[in-house]
Amino acid sequence: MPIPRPDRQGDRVIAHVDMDCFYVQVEQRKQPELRGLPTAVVQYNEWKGGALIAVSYEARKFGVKRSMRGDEAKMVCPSIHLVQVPVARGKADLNSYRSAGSEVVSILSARGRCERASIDEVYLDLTDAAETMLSESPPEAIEDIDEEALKSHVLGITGADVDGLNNVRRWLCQSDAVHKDKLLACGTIIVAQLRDEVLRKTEFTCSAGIAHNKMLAKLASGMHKPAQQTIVPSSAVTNLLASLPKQLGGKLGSSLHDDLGVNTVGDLLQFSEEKLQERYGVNTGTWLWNIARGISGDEVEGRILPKSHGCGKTFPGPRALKTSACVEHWLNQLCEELNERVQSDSEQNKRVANTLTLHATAHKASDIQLHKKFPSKSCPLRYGRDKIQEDAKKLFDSGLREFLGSHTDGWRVTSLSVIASKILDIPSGSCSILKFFQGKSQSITSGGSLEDILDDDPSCSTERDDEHKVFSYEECSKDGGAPSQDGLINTVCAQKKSIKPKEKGKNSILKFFSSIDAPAKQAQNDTNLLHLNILMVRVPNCTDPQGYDDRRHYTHDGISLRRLDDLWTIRAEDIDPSVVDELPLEIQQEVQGWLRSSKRPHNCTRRSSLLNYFSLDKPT
DNA sequence: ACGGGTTACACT
DNA sequence: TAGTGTAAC
Repeated sequence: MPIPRPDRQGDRVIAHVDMDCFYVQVEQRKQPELRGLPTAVVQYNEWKGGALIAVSYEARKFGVKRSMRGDEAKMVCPSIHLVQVPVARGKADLNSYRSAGSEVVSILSARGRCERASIDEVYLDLTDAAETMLSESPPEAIEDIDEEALKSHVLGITGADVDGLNNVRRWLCQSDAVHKDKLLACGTIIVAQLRDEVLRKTEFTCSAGIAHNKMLAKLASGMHKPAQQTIVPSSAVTNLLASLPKQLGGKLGSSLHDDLGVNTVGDLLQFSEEKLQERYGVNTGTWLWNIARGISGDEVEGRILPKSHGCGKTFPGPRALKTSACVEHWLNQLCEELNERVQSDSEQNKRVANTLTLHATAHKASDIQLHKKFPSKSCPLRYGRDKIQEDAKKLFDSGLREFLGSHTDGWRVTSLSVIASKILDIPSGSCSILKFFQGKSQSITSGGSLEDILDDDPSCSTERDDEHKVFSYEECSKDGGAPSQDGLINTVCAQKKSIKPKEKGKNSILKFFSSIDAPAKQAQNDTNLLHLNILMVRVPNCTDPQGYDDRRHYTHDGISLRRLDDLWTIRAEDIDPSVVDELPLEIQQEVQGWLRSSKRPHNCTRRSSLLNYFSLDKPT
């Protein structure tokens, strides 16, 4: 990991905010009579009372643990209230928790860069806000400091005090403190305010850690729960890490134990960076060395939306799926939910998922052990419930064939999941194709035919094939082409045999894609009249955030026009290979490359003309 | 028969 | 790359 801002390594103000037993709080807000009572959230309850996924602090006092089943919790805490996770389509429905998480994020993201680390955790980079506060109204100038801030736990503060708050007050207001500590003091106040605002606006409590980097902030947020905050001045770091009795977890943890006899973070200190690198590689090695010293350069990523959406369900033991009809049924349920989620994501956040992945675990009836793993499979994601279901089924079938090999007799599937990933922003220049044509004439809305309008378009050439009247636009401009606002659309080529000399100008389709920004809500029946024969290549510009310089990286990516509500694109896998022959020679080779690199989930037997993709059914 | 369902990321 | 594995909540 490169260290991003060497100048600001140890004096950033980073907060980690962690919601207290979040699912429980969400349910308690729904049912306020449960507040203050021992409560747990369980998922399903047919088997041993369901699995606990969140436990209130009242219930924890009874010894209720997250790893228990509902029945077990009832044993140790007979008065516990068990609330079930909502179920939709036969599976757990976490949407209420997701949106509750979003409520919180929208409050927490107000004062600095915000990273949504999980459904109930965020990191904040409050450096700038703290600097501002320090110069404009430092803590020492504030008369009545927020009580929530005074209740903070500042690691390393010594000396007893009558009410316990004065020490904190003194620390916050130290005028002779080093700059770093003053910044942390400002961070303390800011976070206290934020947590207070979260409580007022959402009724949720949370805990927080405030430190100079993510790792320490995270460590601190868990130290005093619930509803408290902990500050880690850099002077406290050494003691903090040394005092951690915690075994290092995970595979890496046990490997450290086995190889070097390292059990705790403190044990790591004795090893040189080179030694650690030699065992665990340069990356992990330096990482370990730094972690042992409380150093972490990880930036708070400005990301409040998830990078992927997944839906899964397990089918343990006797519930395992044994027929493809069963698999198909559950796949359909999962895909239906996934479709809803990607659909609303695209509407709310103007972005699209590009990859569909299927995951499964399965066992063969024959050899009880040595079960080969079910391979995960992925393909381009096409929007629309039916398409997602269709593709997921194909992915499963292909995975199953590979899994089974020769003997196809018996199998059991014990888990299924579908994931939508590679989510990219919709370039702001993209917009409804209808809007484009509406821009040319009012007659669409007043009943006029699209066909008439297209006929009038000088940059459009017309011809007929067996079934359609085809309107073609041509705009071939590699690299030199007018870039859209975001630089995303660099090349558009359209084609069907002979084409009129292109007329660049205000009516070109390229212009359309780069200029129109308002989505056309009123998608009408007109859409099935559109039979444009267009190939379009979306190439992100060179300064794109992912940092690729080589444009070829993108040529696999979004090709052509696929329709998604207010965005139309067609992707390589949707292109009928036969039309490629008709492309200008200089582009043919390139397009062939894209086609090769783009996998379809099925045998390429379907005769899918490019034309068809402009007359798809509307998304409900 | 597994804490389940999700997410993210490093590695190859 | 697509696919695997690990880890965390």
